[in-house]
Amino acid sequence: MRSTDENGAKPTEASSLRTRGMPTMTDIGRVAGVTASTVSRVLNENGPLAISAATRERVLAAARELGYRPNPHARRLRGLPTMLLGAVVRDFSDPFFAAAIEALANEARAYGYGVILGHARADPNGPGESLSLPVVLDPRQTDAIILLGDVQDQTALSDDLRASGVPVVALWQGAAAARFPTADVDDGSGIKIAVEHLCSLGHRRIAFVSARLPGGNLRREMTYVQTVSLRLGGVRDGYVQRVSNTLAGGGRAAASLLSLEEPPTAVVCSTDLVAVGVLHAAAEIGRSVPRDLSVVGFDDLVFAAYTVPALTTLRMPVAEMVSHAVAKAVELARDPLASREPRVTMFEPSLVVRQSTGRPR
Amino acid sequence: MRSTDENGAKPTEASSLRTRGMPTMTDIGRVAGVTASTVSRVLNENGPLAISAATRERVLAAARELGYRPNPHARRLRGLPTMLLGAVVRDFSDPFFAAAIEALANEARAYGYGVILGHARADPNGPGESLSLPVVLDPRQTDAIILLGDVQDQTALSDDLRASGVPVVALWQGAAAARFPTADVDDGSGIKIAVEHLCSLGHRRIAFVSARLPGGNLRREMTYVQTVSLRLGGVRDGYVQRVSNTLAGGGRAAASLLSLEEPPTAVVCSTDLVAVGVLHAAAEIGRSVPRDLSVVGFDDLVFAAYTVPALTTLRMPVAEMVSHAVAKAVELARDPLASREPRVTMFEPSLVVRQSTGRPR
DNA sequence: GTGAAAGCGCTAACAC
DNA sequence: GTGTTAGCGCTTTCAC
Repeated sequence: MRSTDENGAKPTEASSLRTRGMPTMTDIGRVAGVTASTVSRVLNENGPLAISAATRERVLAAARELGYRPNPHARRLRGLPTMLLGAVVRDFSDPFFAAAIEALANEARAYGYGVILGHARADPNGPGESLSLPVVLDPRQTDAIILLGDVQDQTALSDDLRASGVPVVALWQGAAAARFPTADVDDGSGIKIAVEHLCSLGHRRIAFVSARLPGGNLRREMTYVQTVSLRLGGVRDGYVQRVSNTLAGGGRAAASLLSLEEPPTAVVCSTDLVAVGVLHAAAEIGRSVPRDLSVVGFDDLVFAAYTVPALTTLRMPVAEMVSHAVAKAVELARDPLASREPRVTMFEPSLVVRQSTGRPR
Repeated sequence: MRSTDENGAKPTEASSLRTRGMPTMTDIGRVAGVTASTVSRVLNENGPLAISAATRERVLAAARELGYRPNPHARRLRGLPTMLLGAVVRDFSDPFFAAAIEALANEARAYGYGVILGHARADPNGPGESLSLPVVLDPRQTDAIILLGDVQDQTALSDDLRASGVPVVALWQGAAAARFPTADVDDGSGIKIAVEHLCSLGHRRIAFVSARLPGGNLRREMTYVQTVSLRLGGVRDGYVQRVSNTLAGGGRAAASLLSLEEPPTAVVCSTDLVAVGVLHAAAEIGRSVPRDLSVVGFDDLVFAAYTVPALTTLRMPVAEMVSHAVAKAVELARDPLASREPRVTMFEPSLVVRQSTGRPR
């Protein structure tokens, strides 16, 4: 009845579609002369493993010969793990998250897990639309879910997640109160380093481009305000530009900044994405970086080292953070009793000085 | 141990882990006063739908109330679709594919499908290592698989894919002989347009940066050689730079090119990634683009419009191509009899002229 | 118009 | 040591 019908039985159409021609434990059993349960015992080598070496060998041989792979749905139906991690990404179009997803897929594979993609972007048409979990990702498909990016505005999602009982680990939740174990970067520390760097170069007129993130995290902007107030006695009018987190947004911010009566000599950007936009716009307007304007980014995207001029930025330890998150997710997936305490693990960004910053004229 | 145990029955421990507290058809039946089979009939509204309006309503109400979602594994075990598309990406670290994956996830969701990530990168340690399908993605997890990027060198994978019987659709297979329905871009046409563009600006010394892709697709390079031979009487020594498809690779190519005795006045790059590297390196060496060197890319990545200067490039119709591929994949997933003929659908790239090309001095 | 029962592939008690 | 059996949640004959 399977496609492996050496028995000559007339195969039915349906089963081949169902199983994609893959052998089952019963098939192995037939070849090895045992029942499916023996096959199961051999293959899982758990329980009181009282299996004779002889049958063991025969089963293993048959399994190898037939190219057996356990049916994931049957296993899952019995309550065994899917070996799949769900990744819910706040904003897919952000290159930063694309890089993170790559790291995630690699890391997960190292633990033997696959990755299934969810999508937490609210419907751009329905303002404030809060997604519910089933729309984004069925929790039964995964052993654990990793949240990438701030989803604090998605309260329904967050609630569903808690209710579903799936282990959840979060990355880059920003200012949101942690509801899950979280790995985050010290935004404040990063911005402080950036401002100090510019001050030490002699800048006094330092502006800020605040990329409006879906989650509404303003910690970077707040730290800028604090630090500049302390170091330079206050924030000048028009020196905080809030724009969308896009290349175009950065461009608009730069245009506004450079047309001020007293334009800044330096600008800190809350993301590399807007920083690249700033670089581009400055060049178009005919200003030279860093001579007329120093620019600092945040994230250290792959492209940051190859802009013109190369971007000084805060390196985000993406690989380490993702690795941490995956390790925790796997721990929770394996051990239902592991602590789900919403502890936040902080990672420090580090300044990478390139060519986009220099002394003011 | 369902969370909806108003019946007060002593819940068993196991089921909550298994079902994540989700209601089953039996639960709905209990509330609506019918059996699971009736619930199934109502919810699937297929078969001879001889259901009284009254029970129909009660079942629907109960389902809504309990927040019922069918268990995907149980359905799959019965041979029903998983509503999951597998995406096998050749090279995740390539920003081009990151963008494609985003488009893919969106498009798939529009059809009600989720996306599960495979990874076809051969082990960097074992040279020529050819992956087998089970390692990359279990075909039973998906209703169809989409291949992104040239995997012609992965013969084992390709064979497994055919043998497994899963519908497969390919994108950007390059020069490989199509084994599956494929959407591809007309590489030759694109390069020809780029060279013509530069010729019409008056360039006679046009070089080429050939990004070595994992699949080994050389069609872009070949077309450059042909076109330049025809239009300019031959390919000059050192004018074809083969480098890795990275920003750094582009940088190295530019350095070599610009240190030639007779350096080119223009360069066509086989990808935007290397083109950005060229832009960066040219600036570092102190050459001005496009005054000293015109640069053309291929792909039109998001960043291309925001380089300094903005990159002239060939726009890849990513969204259209992905949309086409997903539509075909869904068709094959739904209808096992749909044609799997390995037809290649060609898409035309279009030139986007920005600031990185101009007349030679 | 609805219920009972079988079975998808697998695992885990419980036989013997 | 190994077979038998029940059941995960669902669909689908087959009864009545």
